[in-house]
Amino acid sequence: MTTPPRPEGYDPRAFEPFAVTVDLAVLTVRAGRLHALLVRRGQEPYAGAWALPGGFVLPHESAGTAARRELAEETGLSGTTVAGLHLEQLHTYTEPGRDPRMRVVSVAYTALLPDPPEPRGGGDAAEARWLPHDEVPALAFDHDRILADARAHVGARLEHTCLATAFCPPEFTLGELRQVYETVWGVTLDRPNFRRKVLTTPGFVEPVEGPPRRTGARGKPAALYRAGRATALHPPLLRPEGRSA
Amino acid sequence: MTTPPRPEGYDPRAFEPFAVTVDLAVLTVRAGRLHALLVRRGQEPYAGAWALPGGFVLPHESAGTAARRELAEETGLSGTTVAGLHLEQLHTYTEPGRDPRMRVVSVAYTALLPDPPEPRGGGDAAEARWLPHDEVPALAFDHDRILADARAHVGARLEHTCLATAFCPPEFTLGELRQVYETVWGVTLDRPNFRRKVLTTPGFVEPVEGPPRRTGARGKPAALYRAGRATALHPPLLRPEGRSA
DNA sequence: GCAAAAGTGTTAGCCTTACACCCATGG
DNA sequence: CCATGGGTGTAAGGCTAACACTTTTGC
Repeated sequence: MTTPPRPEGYDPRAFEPFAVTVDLAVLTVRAGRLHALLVRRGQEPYAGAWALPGGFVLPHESAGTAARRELAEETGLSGTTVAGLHLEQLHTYTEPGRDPRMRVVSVAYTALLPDPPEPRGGGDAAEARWLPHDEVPALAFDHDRILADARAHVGARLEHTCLATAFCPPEFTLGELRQVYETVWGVTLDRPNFRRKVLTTPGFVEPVEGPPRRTGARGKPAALYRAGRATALHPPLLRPEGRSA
Repeated sequence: MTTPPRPEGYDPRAFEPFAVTVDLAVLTVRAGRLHALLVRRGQEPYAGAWALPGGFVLPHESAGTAARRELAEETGLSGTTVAGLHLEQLHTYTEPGRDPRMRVVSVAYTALLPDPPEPRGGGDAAEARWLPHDEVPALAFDHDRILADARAHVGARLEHTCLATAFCPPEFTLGELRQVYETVWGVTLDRPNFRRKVLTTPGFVEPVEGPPRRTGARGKPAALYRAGRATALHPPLLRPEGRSA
């Protein structure tokens, strides 16, 4: 904002006010499929329809704070889960008419989680569930578009950032990390090449000291790694046949 | 937004309303230096201080529409100039207290222009000017941060998109395009390699048919190009020693 | 033993980098 | 004729892509 170009007799309370909300596209990788966290609406409009979790920003809150609060309220995810998740502002949706009730501007966030416990409904959400990304029905409001934008955004950021570790538990194998890429991008990657790329990128991952090893299912046990301190990837890890941002 | 979690007795008009504004980080390359379009505030708070152009979103507008309107009002740039510029949503700033008067949520945009005419003040802006990026004084509100974010964002997007052509006139030489990169990144690029990279990227630029040639200053006349239809760059054009997003 | 996944090695090819060199123009 | 920028060529090196092969586990 700059100089308040108050139109004739402008008074903040005279206009129909803007409501400011947050919407969350919460994504996880579970069983090799990308899942989104959705809630079933308990009220009109769109009562009974699936929607992204979210809600109003309160007067004292920043949008980021509101995002974490709403997520905890509506999905019953634990405080530590919500406190630790990776939140990233995605886009702000401002079209008049996107909410039939009133003028609503929504700040959308993407959030990434390692495979988490089943959520439960709460707050105004009648129900909360993980749905496989390719089985998501039509959503309320413009949430279809927000979810699509979120998926595209995450896919693009996997190329240039260490974001993928946000989908993994604190200690993970390179196979798990690779599966994040494969799931989000919908491709298969060459295991040896992926391994080299990740290990030669300083700060992407760091080995867990005590050489304990963990088994995925069957097959050779894999070494464990933690997320490193790096945040950007140079050079990037481009997806095959890639298109990006 | 999702289920409206109306706190007890919630009524949109009962809360102190949120104001929604847009702020614009308008950048151009002029004389080999990155410039930002700034306005001098005519009113309190921060009267007399430099700030980004911007203003309130009106009830019937989307934020993008408001951005173009405010830019035309405050800087006197022509309608065609404003209509044609490349606008990109950057980030939304929501911290309580970022405006001392009231709760203001601001949707920030970056806009890129080819070297344009000098703007004039208008609307609520006492004065509008291009300032070299490294001579920008402390700005009103949190506009310093917005401008810094915009510069970082543009620099990163030059690597992966055809955004650089937005800084160029409809027909331009490869030297002009290269200068955009060099100016924004603050590096010098190898001319032959830059040329090859641009020309071998399908859809980045296309040659202007009639082999007219234009002289920059002295030196051999250069061939002219138009922006192509491509929007993404694959593979990317990474900045040397690069760091990015 | 066989399937599955981890881990190591190797090679060909692409792309970038660095730099040499010629061309066209203005002073 | 020289400085300046456009345009072409080329060789070295880094990185990726593709694939062969060994290791270690569960069944």
